[in-house]
Amino acid sequence: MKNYSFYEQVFDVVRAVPYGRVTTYGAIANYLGAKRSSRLVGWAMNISHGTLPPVPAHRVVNRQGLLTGKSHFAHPNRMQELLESEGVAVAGDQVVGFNDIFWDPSSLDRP
DNA sequence: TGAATGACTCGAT
DNA sequence: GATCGAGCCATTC
Repeated sequence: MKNYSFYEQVFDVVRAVPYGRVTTYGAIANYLGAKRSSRLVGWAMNISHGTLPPVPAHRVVNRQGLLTGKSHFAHPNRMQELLESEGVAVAGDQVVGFNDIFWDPSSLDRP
């Protein structure tokens, strides 16, 4: 059983993202010790739809702050709606002040 | 078992 | 400074 597979770790990190903050795939992968595995993080989000508790994938953006995964939401605009609902300004498909609201999982106390 | 996939990142031109 | 291509890793069929 691999219930706590690499994906579970990604979900846990994404769910740890504070309200009104965003993180990047690379930051999560780096926190897990595989900065090169940024693609795995994206794939983890792909299966996170039926995962509980829900994973705030809308808080995960690419290194440029672009909502690359918005197309995978129920509705492409849903990701922006959720971000704006949390006070995160989004211009076009990019997070405004991304560098300011960027949250690094390394900030957490690692066991 | 081997090959394929992917919501990214980095380096080079 | 911007654009293009290749690489990387873990999971799944």
